[in-house]
Amino acid sequence: MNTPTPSLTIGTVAKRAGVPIDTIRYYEREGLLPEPLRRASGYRSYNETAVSRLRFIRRAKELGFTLEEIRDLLALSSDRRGGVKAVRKRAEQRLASIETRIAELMRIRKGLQQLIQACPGHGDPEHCPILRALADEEPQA
Amino acid sequence: MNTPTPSLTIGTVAKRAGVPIDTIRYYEREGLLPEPLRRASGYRSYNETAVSRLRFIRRAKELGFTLEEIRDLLALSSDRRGGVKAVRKRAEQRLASIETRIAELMRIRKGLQQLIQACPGHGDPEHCPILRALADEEPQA
DNA sequence: CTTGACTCTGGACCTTGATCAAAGGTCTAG
DNA sequence: CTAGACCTTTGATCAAGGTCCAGAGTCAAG
Repeated sequence: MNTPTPSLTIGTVAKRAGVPIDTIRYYEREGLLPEPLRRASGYRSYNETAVSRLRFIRRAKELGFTLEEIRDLLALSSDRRGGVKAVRKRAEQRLASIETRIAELMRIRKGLQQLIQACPGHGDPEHCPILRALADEEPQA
Repeated sequence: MNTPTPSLTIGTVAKRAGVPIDTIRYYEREGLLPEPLRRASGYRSYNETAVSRLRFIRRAKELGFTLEEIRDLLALSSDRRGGVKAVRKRAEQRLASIETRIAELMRIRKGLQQLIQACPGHGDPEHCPILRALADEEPQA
């Protein structure tokens, strides 16, 4: 509550948050970061809050949220009362879409496994089950 | 082996392969389809081979191959001797990367599940575990 | 004061996989 | 012959999430 967080330059913030400088400016343009104070010289002047916020964004990205969703989460997180419920809902939606994606990938994995298992790894491309599977005719419309 | 496959227009090929016309021209530009013969009028003139090839591409995409990889597969598939081995290798690599991605998503899913479970869905954002998890400090470097 | 590192803005450019538009030429059914 | 469907090209545009650059100004160390 004291030590009025010293002013950090964008480069320092970038290092501390583990994010490239250009990305910080990009996030600012995109409304994920508030416009920072400026020094007389025009340099952006940040405090620790900015670093935290960037880390928040980084983590949310790791959880598969899009920037759009993160913008949303950030807005919700400052909405005392009401916000928490919505935040949980977003997380649940995210979870559902991740589960869908996992299922999809598992289906693809199975297809590949079967093909690889059936492929001798040598011989004529005509007889390679991988190529055949890819090339096989479909019932004509 | 006979019936010298009648010349198909791009629109016909598109319908038969289930791919938009623009996409066919795009694939041609990108080297996934050979340049077709042309009629005197300049119209592209295809045969059934093109339809098969487009279906090949479609299937490979469904298996998660990128166009880049597909270009590669197509080249390999016409390399009698040697090709099959390389094709299987590509399929194995694809499988490995899909497995990596599945593992990643499962890790993310677990993280989200834990957060959702811990979140009461109401109250002060200060105490919402989802927001706290996203915002939490990292060990300082 | 000088040097070198840092920052500013604005806008161009990147990747992937298409998708669309404009302006014109061609083909086919009736 | 004509309408309408289909085809041609070039080039722009999209989504997402940045990345990079030039040219100019600023800051901190020595």
